Amino acid sequence: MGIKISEIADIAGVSKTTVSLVINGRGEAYRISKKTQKKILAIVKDKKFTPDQYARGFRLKKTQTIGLVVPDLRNWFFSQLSYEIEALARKFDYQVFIGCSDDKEKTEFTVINNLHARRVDGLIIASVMRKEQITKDILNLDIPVVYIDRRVESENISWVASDNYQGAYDLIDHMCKTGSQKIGYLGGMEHLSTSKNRLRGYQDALEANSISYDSSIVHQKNYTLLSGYELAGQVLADSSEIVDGLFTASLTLLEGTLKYIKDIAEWSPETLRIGTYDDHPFLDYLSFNIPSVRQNTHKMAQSAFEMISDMLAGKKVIKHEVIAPKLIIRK
Amino acid sequence: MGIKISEIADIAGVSKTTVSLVINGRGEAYRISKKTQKKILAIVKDKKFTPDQYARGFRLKKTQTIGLVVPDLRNWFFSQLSYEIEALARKFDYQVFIGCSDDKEKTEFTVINNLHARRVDGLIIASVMRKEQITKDILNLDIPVVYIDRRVESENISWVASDNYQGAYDLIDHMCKTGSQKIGYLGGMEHLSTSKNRLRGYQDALEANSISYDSSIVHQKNYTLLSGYELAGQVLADSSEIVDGLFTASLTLLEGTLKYIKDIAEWSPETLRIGTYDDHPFLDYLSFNIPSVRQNTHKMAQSAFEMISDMLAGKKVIKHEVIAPKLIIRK
DNA sequence: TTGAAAGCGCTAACAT
DNA sequence: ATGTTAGCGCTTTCAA
Repeated sequence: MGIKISEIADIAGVSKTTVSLVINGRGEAYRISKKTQKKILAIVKDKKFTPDQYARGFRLKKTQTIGLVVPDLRNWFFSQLSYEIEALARKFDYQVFIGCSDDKEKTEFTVINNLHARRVDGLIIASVMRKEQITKDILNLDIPVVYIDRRVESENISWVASDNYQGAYDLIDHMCKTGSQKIGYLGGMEHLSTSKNRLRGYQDALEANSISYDSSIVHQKNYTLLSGYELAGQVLADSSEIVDGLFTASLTLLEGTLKYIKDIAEWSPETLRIGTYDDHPFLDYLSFNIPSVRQNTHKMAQSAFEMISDMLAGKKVIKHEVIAPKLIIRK
Repeated sequence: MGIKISEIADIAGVSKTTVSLVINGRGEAYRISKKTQKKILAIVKDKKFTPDQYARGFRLKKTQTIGLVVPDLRNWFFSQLSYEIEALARKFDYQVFIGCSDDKEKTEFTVINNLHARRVDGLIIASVMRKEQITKDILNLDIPVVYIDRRVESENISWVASDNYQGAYDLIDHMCKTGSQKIGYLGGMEHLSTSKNRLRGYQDALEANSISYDSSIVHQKNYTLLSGYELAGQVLADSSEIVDGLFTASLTLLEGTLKYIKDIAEWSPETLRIGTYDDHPFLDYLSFNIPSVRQNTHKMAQSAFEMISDMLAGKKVIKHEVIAPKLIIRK
């Protein structure tokens, strides 16, 4: 490690206290003489002294550190979100610990505990855990927590999520109104708020278009490419003569679906249209048009970071925020 | 914060020392009686005690923490890499601090210093800094550093990178051999090793195919979508009648190029073929075939993590490793 | 077989 | 206007 405050003090011929006060900009408040201040600052500069933030955190019980837990950094949506959050943190002089849960509750729990033991000041979590466990095991961690993307319906939990209901509704409504009669649904884990709301949006949009809901073409598993592959197989093997469209509830599911179609099935954009939740720049250049729902990661990150900042500043308000996504229609 | 070691000691009626020894699995070595050990362990379990890793790190001068600095998490390549590194770190009980540099030297330097002040045990960096500054300002940070992706040619610096020369060579060679005569080059910052080697690969492949190098169709700026847009504009505005192909040196540059073409120019896959460094699943489904060079992020991450693990374990070997990328030809 | 005490680098209450 | 000192939670040397 580098030079420390006591050495600066020795060189300057003053005490640690004086040095500490000066470098923390409280020289004036404590009426340290201009001369002493100058001397100290000069030495600090000369020796390139930076206070050990770790020791400082130890003493202050404030580490200027937040933990960010997401399911999978490889998922475009979460990498966008993580970038935005890290950028904000950087701006406000926080460091961010990143941890992936792979959408496993146990892993998430471990990661959170590890971060907590490293004394993060707060946590932003795109969680896969159930509300009961969160209430029992996470909330009593005595640090601010903001849930992002997947909301946790509770008066005691702050969250920011996109309007998954509306997003799915708009997309399905669009697909129905432009010719699709029978749209298969490929989704992720049922217990997540995102899943529930997207499914509700799907159902209501069907109803609004006088199409009856058919649970046999609704398949849900994980938000992964692998699941997308598998679920696409189920729907297309069982009901390919029935469905004329497919809704994938995430980009990862879309990727799996496309892979399945490419590997196994005969692809025909005329007979099988796909619409997806989440967006990606490359969707603009595909050989077929995929309408998509773009979430506002910038706003989500901003909102989550604001919430946690407020909480870190001592404001104990619980807030819920819903961010509107945008339907992207191509061609 | 939670319960601490002294409280456990009080409850057990023993000293902190004893508790510390037992929970760190050194009860046997110090011949703490089975009875005492059992008692302590029972209390630890009952109270859900986990030692404060932060305080532990303070005392031990070892935080079980590494810093990962990448240009931009939104870039697919770096999000893949980050995921892999975080997964490995998690497996070996390290936490990772993530920091983005936005490919700005000053930002990178700031981020590194912040991480160092938080006492990370080591750093993995996809760096934008020049060798001179690295030698001067980073190496004397007294912690292990491994450079990834962008290598730093020095006997004193460990790095792992993909074989950028070969990757670019293979791609350009393929394009030449399948009809392209005049391939424009869109690249990122010239001073980076990745840029230099990709450009060399491009040049040598041209030469091998008896095509003369024309610097007027070689444009380099940043590895960003924005740059891609701009550079594509330059090449296509100035030399669209000349070039029959385009090489983009990263996925971000490709994205910018596609956007430009979509926004402004007339796109014709027959007259303008594109090949790109980096890969993405969606390239399989575009309306035109883009050959690409897929880097082995898994191996790169693995190798980098092994290097830093070795260094953290006290082995001071400097290693350099080049990982082969793979040319992906479509249709 | 176990305990007392020092100390990691910093801040802040309390002296002077 | 500046210094002394205790203490954050843990590990470890030395003592008993």
